[in-house]
Amino acid sequence: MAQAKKKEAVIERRSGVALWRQIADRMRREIGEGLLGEEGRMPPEVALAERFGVNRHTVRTAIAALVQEGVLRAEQGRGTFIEGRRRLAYPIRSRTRFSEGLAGQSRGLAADLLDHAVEPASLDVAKALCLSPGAPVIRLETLSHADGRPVSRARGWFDAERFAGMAEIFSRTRSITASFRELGLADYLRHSTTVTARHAEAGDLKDLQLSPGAIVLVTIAINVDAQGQPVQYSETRFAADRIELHIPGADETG
Amino acid sequence: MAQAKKKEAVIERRSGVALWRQIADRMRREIGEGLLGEEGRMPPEVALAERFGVNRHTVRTAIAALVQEGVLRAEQGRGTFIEGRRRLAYPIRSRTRFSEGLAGQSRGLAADLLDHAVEPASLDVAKALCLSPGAPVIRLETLSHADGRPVSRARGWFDAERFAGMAEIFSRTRSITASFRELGLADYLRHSTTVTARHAEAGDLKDLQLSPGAIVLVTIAINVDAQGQPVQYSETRFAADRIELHIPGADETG
DNA sequence: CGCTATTTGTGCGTATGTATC
DNA sequence: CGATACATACGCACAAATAGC
Repeated sequence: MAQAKKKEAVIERRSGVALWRQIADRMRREIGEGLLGEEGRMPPEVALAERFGVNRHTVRTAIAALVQEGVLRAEQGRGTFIEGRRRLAYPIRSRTRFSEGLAGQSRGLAADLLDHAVEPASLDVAKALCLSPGAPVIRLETLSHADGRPVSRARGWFDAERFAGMAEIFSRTRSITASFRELGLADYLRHSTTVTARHAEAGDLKDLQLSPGAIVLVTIAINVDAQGQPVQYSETRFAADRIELHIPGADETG
Repeated sequence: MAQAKKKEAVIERRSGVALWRQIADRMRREIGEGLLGEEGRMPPEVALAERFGVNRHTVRTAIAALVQEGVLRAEQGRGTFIEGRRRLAYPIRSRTRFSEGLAGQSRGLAADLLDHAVEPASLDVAKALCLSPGAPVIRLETLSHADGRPVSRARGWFDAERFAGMAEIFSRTRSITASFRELGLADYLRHSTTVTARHAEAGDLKDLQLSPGAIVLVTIAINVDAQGQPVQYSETRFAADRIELHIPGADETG
């Protein structure tokens, strides 16, 4: 295989995605994996342009997008530097707790209550919580930050009868675990987790401060009490470029 | 009954992503979630164009992309119909086995060996397998199908000394579990799994028959033998629109 | 059979965005 | 910065296939 000056065939034309956006997406990923940028310094624009087989203007457009995102910082006359931080590892285990899981990896953990309502349970929610369809459930919409950046957007449902006042308590405690405790539930376990990935929707783009085309990791989780009774059904969207999910085996379950 | 419906502001212009691609991505997702298409039949093109606030041509371009992907099927004079199948659930548990996990959900499970080599272990691989950096390891590149569609592309590393002949045996057995057994390893356990998501790269786009902009779920896994000694380090890319990962809790571990 | 309504397929002109030089 | 080429998106018109009356 002769590789004299083989351009990397990773950037596709006529794909419906502008070259600058493909390059921006790729650079964001490689920066996140530590493959691009030595000691926080990006290669010069002409080198990047040659590598991707595009004009320097196109690379500049991609860099401008990443500067806008906060991934890069360009300094005239000096170069372009990486601003981004590492990806946080979110552990999924039997006792999955948001702040415990990220504690030690980041500072400034916080969860904000964006919205809440009492509504009749949909088929999915009713099935997950073992309630009758239409039974009243509390829905909490929350946004979580770590290191000052939004990392996840969650929608959780709770039995309105058993956990009356959940929204008010959560807005004060800012913690599901603490809210459960106030409501008399000392402990709960993760029953199951389903993971998918998709493009972020408009609302999540805004809340999670993502750019169009960004990816969210979606977890659908059911938590149960010590008797195995479901207490929470939730859908959480994680910014895929800021979070990775970690599933420990039986031997390293903490 | 042309009722002036409110345009959904989900399609963004000047975002660097073509309208037809945004529409295709959104339709693919809604079809997967059952939100679009009643009884396998899509709304007519003019209705979709009105809903997304674009020209009918633009919707047609999006539909053409999904037809190319195998998600839709268009019949002149009749309509456009959904071809897609449900998303398969891939369980991640202590004894994670590819074919066992998908058995019962799909037919025609098969794994092809695309490439293999013996190479010196990189830092990551050496660390994961508890070997010295540069120690010889076997690398297997595999592609797995279910229901006649490619679902995952994996890269696995094995200690070349302990598992000599792995590539030849795998190309015959087409199963990691069976290959391990032939090499004297009767059982192995999943030590840890890390899940991320990103845009598919050019090679995966081709192998997994995806369209540009498609998403892959990436799992980084370590398997260990009964003594806790690592036997396999692997990176698997799953087509995110065909697979979801399922992590059972302690009570439903199978 | 023809007629009509519906729906997908095609052609063409034009304006704008993207990328190169 | 302008000139050029191509992709994208729109608007309109019409052809082709299907289905129901």
